[in-house]
Amino acid sequence: MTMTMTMTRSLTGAMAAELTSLRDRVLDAAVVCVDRGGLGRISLEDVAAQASVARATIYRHFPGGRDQLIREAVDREVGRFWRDLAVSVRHLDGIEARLVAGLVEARARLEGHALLQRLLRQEPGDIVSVLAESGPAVYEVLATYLEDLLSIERLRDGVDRREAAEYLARLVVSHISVPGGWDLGDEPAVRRLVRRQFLAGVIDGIEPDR
Amino acid sequence: MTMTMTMTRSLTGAMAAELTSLRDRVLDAAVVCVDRGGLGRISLEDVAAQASVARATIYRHFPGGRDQLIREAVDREVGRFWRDLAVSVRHLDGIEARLVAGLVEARARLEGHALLQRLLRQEPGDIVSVLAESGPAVYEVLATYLEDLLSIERLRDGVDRREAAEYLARLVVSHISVPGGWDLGDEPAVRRLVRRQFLAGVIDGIEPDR
Amino acid sequence: MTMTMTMTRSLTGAMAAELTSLRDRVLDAAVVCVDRGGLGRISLEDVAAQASVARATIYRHFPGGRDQLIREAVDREVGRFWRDLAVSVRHLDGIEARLVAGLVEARARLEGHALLQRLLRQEPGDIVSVLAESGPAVYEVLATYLEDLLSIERLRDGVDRREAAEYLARLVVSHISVPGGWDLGDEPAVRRLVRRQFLAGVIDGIEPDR
Amino acid sequence: MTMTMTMTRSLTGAMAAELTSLRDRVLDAAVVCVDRGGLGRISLEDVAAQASVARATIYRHFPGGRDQLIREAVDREVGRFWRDLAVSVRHLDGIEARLVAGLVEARARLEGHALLQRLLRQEPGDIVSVLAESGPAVYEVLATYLEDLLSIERLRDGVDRREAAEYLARLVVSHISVPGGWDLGDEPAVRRLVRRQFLAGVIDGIEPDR
DNA sequence: CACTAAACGAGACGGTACGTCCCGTCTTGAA
DNA sequence: TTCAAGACGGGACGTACCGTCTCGTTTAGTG
Repeated sequence: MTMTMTMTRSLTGAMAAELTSLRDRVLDAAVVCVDRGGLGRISLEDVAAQASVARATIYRHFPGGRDQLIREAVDREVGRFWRDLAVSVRHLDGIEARLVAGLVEARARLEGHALLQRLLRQEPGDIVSVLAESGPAVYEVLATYLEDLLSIERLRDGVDRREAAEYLARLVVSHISVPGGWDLGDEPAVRRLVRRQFLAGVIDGIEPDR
Repeated sequence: MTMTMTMTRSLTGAMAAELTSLRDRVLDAAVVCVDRGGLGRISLEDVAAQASVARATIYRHFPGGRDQLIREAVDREVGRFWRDLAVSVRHLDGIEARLVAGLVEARARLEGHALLQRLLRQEPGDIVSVLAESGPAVYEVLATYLEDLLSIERLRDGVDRREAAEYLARLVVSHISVPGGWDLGDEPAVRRLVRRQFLAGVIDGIEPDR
Repeated sequence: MTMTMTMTRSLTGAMAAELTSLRDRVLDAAVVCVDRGGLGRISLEDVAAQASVARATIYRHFPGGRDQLIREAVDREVGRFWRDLAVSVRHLDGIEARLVAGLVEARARLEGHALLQRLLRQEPGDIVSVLAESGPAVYEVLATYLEDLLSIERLRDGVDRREAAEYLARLVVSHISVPGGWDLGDEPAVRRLVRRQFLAGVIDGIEPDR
Repeated sequence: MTMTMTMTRSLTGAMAAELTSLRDRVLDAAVVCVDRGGLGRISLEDVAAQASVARATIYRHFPGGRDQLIREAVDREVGRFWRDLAVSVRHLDGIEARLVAGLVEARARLEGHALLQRLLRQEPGDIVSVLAESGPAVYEVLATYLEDLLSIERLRDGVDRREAAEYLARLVVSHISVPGGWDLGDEPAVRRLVRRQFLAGVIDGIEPDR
């Protein structure tokens, strides 16, 4: 009884505003603002307005102020980026398939994602800082992920799995950050890239075809 | 007479200041300020004071204001970094030697350089943005440089020189930016890294020893 | 029984706090805060803390908020000042004696009272506003008090008692607020002042000696 | 030539804004704001808007901020009040005439002056603080002024001129601040007041008529 | 005697204003 | 002309309180 009432009431009370925590609302607003103003030109005034929140409230949840807010917003967004990427290739078998699909998908998302798109255009190089944020951290997670994938592959003689995983992580981040001469929208091309540069020296049996 | 006076006066009046162009003085001051305050916390007020220049003067030379000043300062500093690096390995023969020495040297410079050191510590990820700044640009220059080096090496069958150069450029930037598991101060280790990851698939005759 | 329990409990629960009503506790706290921060710099936050009371509670007792609280605190304190003054001269006979003693005493209290002392020092002129607060009100009470005293004195011909009382009230307030050239600590001097300026034109037989 | 151009230009450039110094414009604006919002409820935001000035500019001219601004505005206004009062009775001969006219005029001005009017209504007692502001200072100036006036009058035996001047100053300030039972608009009444209370004990030959 | 009603502590929130810092523009005067 | 010096409008920052509100707990009063 009491439980029911409590639940009902709390659900009712939350309704419009509180289904998503105030903290998240602010972070979302920050992302929106970065989206339309660039990374450096973010103003707490705007974020507060966007989140329909008093500016003071932001400081209550992010005592570090502007810096903390931006950092957390970026962290969360970057985390989401990689997490979503992992999910979107989960159904594929084998590291080759996942790398190929991952690169294609990553590029597509970057180009679709208005926010990151703007970072790319306005602050060249910041995209790197954003994706590779907290540098080692992303590499660490990514490398561990790849190491897992490698554990079910037959590696060439003398190849250390962890080392290979780190090697692949570098190439992945690099290509996602800066496409360079490769068209990451062209899957066959990406497959060639992955086989020749990423895996030829790592996986047994993959030859740098042609 | 007039010439003498002029020279004397300009030398006197300029002393430590005017030998180097006012524009450079400002850029130097900007670097100094970044050095002690971090990248985001730079103030034209401080830069002007540091350069012994009126703030208005900065706007005459950098009409784009703060943004332009920072961008140019970073550009110049990054350019210097790579240029100096190239110089420091010029006496070595062969791409392997240059890559090894270059990586070691780059890391040493980064750790020695107070400015970049601070960037590394304070704004993780910004170092990437700084070194790889104007993303494609650095890659372009670096890849072209490496392509030249490759032109005097014997490549494996089927390896495209340009593609290989870009591949190497990615690995170079990545390792300089984020050392990861490799100790770039340990030259033998770096040599193993270069031979195994960088060159084994590219240069004929280099085997991924062990 | 019940009474005993109640008393015991209330005495225990209240201890140092609840013997005096919560309302008074808040007013006391306000005075303490004014005492150490000046009149304008008072914060409900501090008052609440000082009174060991939640800020919301203050609004329950003083719906007018900050303004009402300050007003009431000042009113109470000013009322006390005059009341205590009246008490302290009650044992004296005759208006002359009471005026003299009252002036001396008033000055001494002002200089002793840490609170009003601070007002005097920090906000010159506010002391006036505090003592003569609600202007007419104090004059009214004071004049009526003095009129009573005059009713047992022999007035000069043609002197209206009420008018004389108001006249004296003005001089009293003025001298207490701003001592000016008179040392209100020197009783003989104050006596001369009272006889010459206050009473010579009012009471029959008092001559402006010397 | 040059002078003419300079003058012309400076006059042109000043035109609307600079004929009156920016500092004064801010003080004027402050007075206007006090006029419509009460003394305590003044906001630099409003003052700045009223003066068509950036808020930062106020801090440049009044580094003490809000407090200094208010203090200076009040000081200036109070100074003006007394100065204007002195001017308006300058043509009259004799202390009696000036006191009578001064009291009448002062009251009229207070009631006419929207600013002070509001102080009277909203913050009873603050009018005292405003007029008698910096307490001793006003008394000092006023007493000295009155002492001058007394120097051409025949004083009663034993009356000290300075003391009498201070005595009169007290009565003047008191009556202007708090009219009490006297209608300061009724000149004959004011004349009786002045003769009976102010001057009967001071000037030779003035009897407390009736 | 439990049960309700009120008072209270605690604290989140929207909001206003503060005082500060810095930007970008402009003016002035000296070299 | 170029520059130093500096005033100004403006925008945003981080802080401090205010006044309102909602919780959950304690305290009293009452059926």
